[in-house]
Amino acid sequence: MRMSKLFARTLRDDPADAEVDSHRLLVRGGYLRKVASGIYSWLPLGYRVLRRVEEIVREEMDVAGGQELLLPIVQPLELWARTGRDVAYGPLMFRLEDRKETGFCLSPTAEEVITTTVAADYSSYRDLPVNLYQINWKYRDELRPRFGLLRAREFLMKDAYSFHVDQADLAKTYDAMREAYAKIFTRCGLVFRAVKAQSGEIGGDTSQEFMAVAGVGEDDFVWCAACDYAANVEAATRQISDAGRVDGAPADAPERERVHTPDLPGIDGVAAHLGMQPNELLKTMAFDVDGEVGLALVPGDREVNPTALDRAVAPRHARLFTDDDFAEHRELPKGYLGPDFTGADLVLADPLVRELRSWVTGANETDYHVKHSVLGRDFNVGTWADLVTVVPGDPCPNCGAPLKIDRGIEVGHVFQLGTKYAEALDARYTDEGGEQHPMVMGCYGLGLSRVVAAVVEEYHDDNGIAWPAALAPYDVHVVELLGKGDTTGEVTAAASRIVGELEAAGLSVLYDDRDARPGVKFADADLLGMPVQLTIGAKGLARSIVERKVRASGERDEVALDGVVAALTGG
RNA sequence: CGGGAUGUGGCGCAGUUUGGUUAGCGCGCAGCGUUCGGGACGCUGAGGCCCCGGGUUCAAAUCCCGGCAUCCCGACCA
Repeated sequence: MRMSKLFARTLRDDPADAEVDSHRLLVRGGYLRKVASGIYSWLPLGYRVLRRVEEIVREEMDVAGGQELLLPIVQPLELWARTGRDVAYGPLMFRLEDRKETGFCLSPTAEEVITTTVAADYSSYRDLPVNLYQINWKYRDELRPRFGLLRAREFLMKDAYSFHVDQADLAKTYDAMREAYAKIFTRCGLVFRAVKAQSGEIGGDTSQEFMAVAGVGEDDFVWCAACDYAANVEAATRQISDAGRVDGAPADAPERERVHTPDLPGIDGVAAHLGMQPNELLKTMAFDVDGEVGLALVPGDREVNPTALDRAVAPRHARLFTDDDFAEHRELPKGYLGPDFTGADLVLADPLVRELRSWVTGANETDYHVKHSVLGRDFNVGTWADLVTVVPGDPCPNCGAPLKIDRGIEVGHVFQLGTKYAEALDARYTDEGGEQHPMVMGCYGLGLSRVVAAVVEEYHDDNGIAWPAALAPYDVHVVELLGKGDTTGEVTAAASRIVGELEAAGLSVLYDDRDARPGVKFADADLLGMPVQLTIGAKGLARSIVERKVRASGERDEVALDGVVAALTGG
């Protein structure tokens, strides 16, 4: 491809609205242009990268037994109503109406469509399993689109769905898909971890996220350096030890003492006021359990993990009080709640609450706290449960080693769905004995456009992008240097010949034939980031060589003019 | 949804506080010339509903009101 013809204009300045490196460099390099918030045009260079990711995904999905199909982006809302997800997704869905005012949405995912599609044609155990996937645009009207491709409202996703007779059969495909994901991300050059996850809107039991490790990621995940434990911070647990446990009320505990703490509804403020540490205060969080009021107790320096709280009350559902809830429950003094609040229907506490003999707690009265509250004497706990959000240094639930926390970009997510969708949408099969059962499903998402951004986050430097060979839009960037040294057209002739030879050898070549000064060409070559740059100029030709630079390492060497193809094809 | 900010040629910005001729600068773009191995220089030129709508005024990019868009922060931790 001749750069003089390529539809790509590089920008000298950073775009003002690009906050992260991937967004900034993809726009500067002419890979991407914004059309609206969270919506982008993929220019020729960018689209080539996206297609390369697509090909890798397609290859590995096919190896894993997937069959590619294409589902509609515009989907009837009525179908979503059958699973209740029109409500569950709420304003996250782009909605539209046709001329008859029938409701539709732009597909944020496709469980409903695929499940009804499979159910329409398959009804026997002999048909199963089947594993179907598509690579298609998805639409989510995010609360806050940001970071360019990392949280976009339109994004390219590979979504796969598998259907099985039972859980055991699902597990096989699930494992095969996990392996395929690992291969895909490895081929794309990403440093990633597979972490345990909560399933969120999709629903279901077991799920794992694939996180590309990156500082700009929006998700925290916990991992253990000593074993293979890794989990999304919401799903993470820790080893509960009985070390430091105090049972019953100590005989020598001082009496409770009420203290005035005006206008100090926060832990830190109260601790500072009393000259104590936050972990000497007991945090009492109100929550709703199907209409009942619960209290969750954790040390003042820890936070309640809403997901852990929800697990603790299963099969019921817990939701921490919001300001609105406090407004409805005037009897609960926000900021001054204590563990002995009489209006609570249940009291849960994290085992860490057993580790201190005496606590500062809220006095259940605005502007007052209480010192020397003792477990077993002044308050009691109904249920002990893991409630706190894991922090670095907590013991690994598998091996007890100190856990670490990192940030990541969620590039993939695999789920074992069970029969939720099959039941709601009537996807049943008949077994050998003539009995009917709902199909057991798995689903597997992978964000291709997000992979592109994650790769750029990992592969760039001050000068621009440095694509891994597997994703680069072109294999080689040929820079021809014109100027007064090239009065005879010798450089152009040599460059065109080399480009032709490289292309004949199967390499894709970006050929900078523009009438521009060398500095401009070098800067653009670094910005665009092809893995190998070949510089062809009069100086080199005089010695029958061209200059090679490896973009990622900056390494340079010289290649004999008649050995260029051999040098670049390793032959 | 709450808070903050911004909206001026393709890109990055100044001008707005204190209203006043033809609205500026850098990059980019076009032409000519000199240059030519890490973002050259000179001359000439094209390109602007100053986000949109209403209002105030003799006069609005500038003041007022209302929209829209974009970006950032936050959106339960008591």
